[in-house]
Amino acid sequence: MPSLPKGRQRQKQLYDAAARLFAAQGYHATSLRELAEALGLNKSSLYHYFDSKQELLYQLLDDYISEALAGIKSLCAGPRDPEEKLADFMRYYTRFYARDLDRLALLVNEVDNLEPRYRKVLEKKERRYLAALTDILDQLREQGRLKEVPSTVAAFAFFGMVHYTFRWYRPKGKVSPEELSEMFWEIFGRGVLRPQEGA
Amino acid sequence: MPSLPKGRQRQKQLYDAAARLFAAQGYHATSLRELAEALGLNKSSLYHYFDSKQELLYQLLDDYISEALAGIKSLCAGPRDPEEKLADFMRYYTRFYARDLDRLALLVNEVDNLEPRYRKVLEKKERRYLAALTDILDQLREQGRLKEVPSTVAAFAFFGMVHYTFRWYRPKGKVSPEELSEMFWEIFGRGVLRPQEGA
DNA sequence: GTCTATACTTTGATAGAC
DNA sequence: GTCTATCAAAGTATAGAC
Repeated sequence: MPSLPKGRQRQKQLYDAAARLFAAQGYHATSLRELAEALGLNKSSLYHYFDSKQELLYQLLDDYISEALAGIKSLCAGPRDPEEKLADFMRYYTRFYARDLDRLALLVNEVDNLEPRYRKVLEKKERRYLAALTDILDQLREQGRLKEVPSTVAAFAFFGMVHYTFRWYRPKGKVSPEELSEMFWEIFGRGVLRPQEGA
Repeated sequence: MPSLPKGRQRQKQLYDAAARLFAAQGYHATSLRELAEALGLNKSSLYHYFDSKQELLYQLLDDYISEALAGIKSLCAGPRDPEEKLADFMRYYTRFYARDLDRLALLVNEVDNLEPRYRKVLEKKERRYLAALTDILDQLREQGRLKEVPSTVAAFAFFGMVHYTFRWYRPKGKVSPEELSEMFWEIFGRGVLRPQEGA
């Protein structure tokens, strides 16, 4: 653990508290007064750390999305078997978000609350998630190993599964993030039904 | 089309406009002034139709959820084959929301913005969705036709797929709600991968 | 880096005339 | 059923002392 300089430490506390409050109550439903109280600060003092509430939200979201994207990039490189890539992608993606549901809730719910100039930057990065996944699916399709379902539908079906976890899943519960990621991969790849003899 | 009495017509217009605005911008980001303008009304006039903004949101959500629940109930009754029930449930559920994404966006995003006394009522009804689906899954499990995945995980994986559609799916696009419902059923039941000879 | 004080805007909501 | 007028509260943000 490299210890942060004191100024940065405070900033990290602030970001963490903001993420927690925004995730639990929503961006608009959380006032800066509330955030300041959570930190034991006066509300005016917050403006030492950011220029506006909008910019604060943007900083949070951009950090998260960039981190996830960096992890995905390395998975997709190289000429490995596409089914292995797909499995890795889905396991990584599921675990990444299952471990920090606050981040997930923010990314799923609050991007819309950004002004266009901020939002456009993030949406561009989100499209790179999507492209990474559809590319793998298209590789599988070329090899005749994917069913006749559009790649975008399949990709969004998966993103839906994962992005919805913040509404019900709890990483400390009976199912660990690792187990969850295996279950999602099994469901997405082979379905929940046990193959029947006669079929 | 039975024509509504004039008072009720106005009320329906108001509900529709509110649903559209809340879905597009979010509950907190939409002011009553904005809603009044969309209807060509003075903002004070709105209070003839509801007592508070909270109550307006609650009325909208309760209408939607009750309608969906009524449809599901009839599907689940009777001693039919559980796999057929499952397919019917998923087709019905997917089409219901794929046809009206504004409703879906509201139900997924805005329930949290209700005061506890309102929210609790809706969450109770939502749990009945979930119970209806897990019951069917458990019936399949008893017959050895479901894989070793917890019913709640499977159920939420499906809800995730469907509930996320409001972020990307457009019913007027290349894939109709009917086609989408078939695709989701195929993915959820049998997966996206084509079964291989050697496996 | 944190505070006090305050400016400015918008919001949800009410009272009462027509 | 719709309007005008008005209110209190809460919101974001700024200026300037320490």
